[in-house]
Amino acid sequence: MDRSAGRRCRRPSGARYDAGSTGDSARRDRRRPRERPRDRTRPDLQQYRRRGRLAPVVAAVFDRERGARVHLRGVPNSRQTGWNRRLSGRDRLTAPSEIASSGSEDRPDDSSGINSSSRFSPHMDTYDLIMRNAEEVVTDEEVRELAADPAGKRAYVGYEPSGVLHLGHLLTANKLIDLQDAGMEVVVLLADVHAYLNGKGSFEEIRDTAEQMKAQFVAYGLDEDTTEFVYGSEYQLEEEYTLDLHELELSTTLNRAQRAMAEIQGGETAKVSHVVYPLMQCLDIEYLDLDLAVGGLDQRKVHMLAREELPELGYDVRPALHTPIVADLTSGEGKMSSSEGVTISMEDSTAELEEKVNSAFCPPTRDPEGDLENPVLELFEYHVFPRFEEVVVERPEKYGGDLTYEAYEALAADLESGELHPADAKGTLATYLDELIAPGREKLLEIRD
RNA sequence: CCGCCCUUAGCUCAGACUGGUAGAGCAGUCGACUGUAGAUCGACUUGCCCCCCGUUCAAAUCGGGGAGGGCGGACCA
Repeated sequence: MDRSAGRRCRRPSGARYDAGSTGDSARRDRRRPRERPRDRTRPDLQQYRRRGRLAPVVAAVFDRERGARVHLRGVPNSRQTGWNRRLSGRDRLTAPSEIASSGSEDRPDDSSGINSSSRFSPHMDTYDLIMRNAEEVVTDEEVRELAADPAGKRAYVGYEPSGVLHLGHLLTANKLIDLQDAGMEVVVLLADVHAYLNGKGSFEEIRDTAEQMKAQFVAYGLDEDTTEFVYGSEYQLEEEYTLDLHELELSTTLNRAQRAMAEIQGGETAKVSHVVYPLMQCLDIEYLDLDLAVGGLDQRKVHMLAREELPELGYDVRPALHTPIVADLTSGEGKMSSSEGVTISMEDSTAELEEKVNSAFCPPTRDPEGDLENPVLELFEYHVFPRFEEVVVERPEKYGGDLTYEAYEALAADLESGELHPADAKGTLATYLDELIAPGREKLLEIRD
């Protein structure tokens, strides 16, 4: 499905960025010396300022006066000089002793301000929160290490820009929100170059859809202040990146790269761009200075490739976290994707959403026969319960009156036992999904005016 | 550069030799049955037959040209 075609937004590109920039506007005009060291790895600070966006955190220091951890933002130099990654985001310039001396309740993730609207139960510990609804993690030990000291650690998901978010996007977005709640920094890569390589249109078109996508993510609940949105083109066209890319090309077989390409155009034979694509994904993990790569299970092969190849270039291996792929709504099999089958997206009206949920495959079991899944339960588990404290099933007296659930397990068990009828489950699912979708839907309408 | 194969319904393909303006399976839609969906049963829909030119009363079908896709050869050796 060609989402980018025929959708053109009249706004001059870039205009949005000026709107919400925070205090940088005064500095933005000040001209910096034209010549810069040629060996920069990362996008230069100027670029971030020009776009009114926060630069990556390069260090976190403990500010005694405020009694809090403070993130220093900036742009690291190349990995040979200046900041190296050991000194940047991941590293604790905050000595544990300093934190301890600042007062017992002053936990680092509280003071970072990220955690203000926590949506997870206070009993859940960081590791459990990170692992919630994760299908797989590579490796568990590495993730436990992250969980032990999540503050300032950086996680990302890369999205190929599409005009409309659907539940597949939101699944990983939920995980990002979890990670923010756990105290990590979250980077959303708006992978415009990848989209281009995948034939999604001109850079201009892709840029437009990327902006729409970003707006919808923010509407959905990724806080704009604590989430770093990065366009791939901001750094993926730089010389050093390109040279690293070529080095990867040199050491990766066609076969391997092709198998790592998750976004396959069904049945079509791969273009050269399609094998470059996953290699760039590998490099992104390094160049965005990440500590954790997040993606759907379909990203598994890329992440494994990255783990194998990054050390060859002299970079660290990062852990990966994979969310499940939700089954197709109508059949309960395979995966629900935007290109095939029924998908719920932010484009859906309440009525459309209800109709889709209503026609979903939903046997009164949590474990249907064969390889099938129960997509209705999956949506409750992956989309509803992570974002709502409790779920109320409104039921006529005739069928036993309302039911209230605080956890997915209880709801699934009731469906299994027959206490909860699938039709009632669907009704409430539609209601809650609609609530999740609503802000994004409004944003979309606003954008398209 | 040369050669071979492919292009028909949303998908996978039959039909071409022996011209008479299209078929199957799957998918989809609508009913029936279930307090959901599925399964099952019943009904229904779907087409620039890749494009252009020619032959013919008549072309998806034959001839010529072209486009797109796949594969191989050659060059490198």
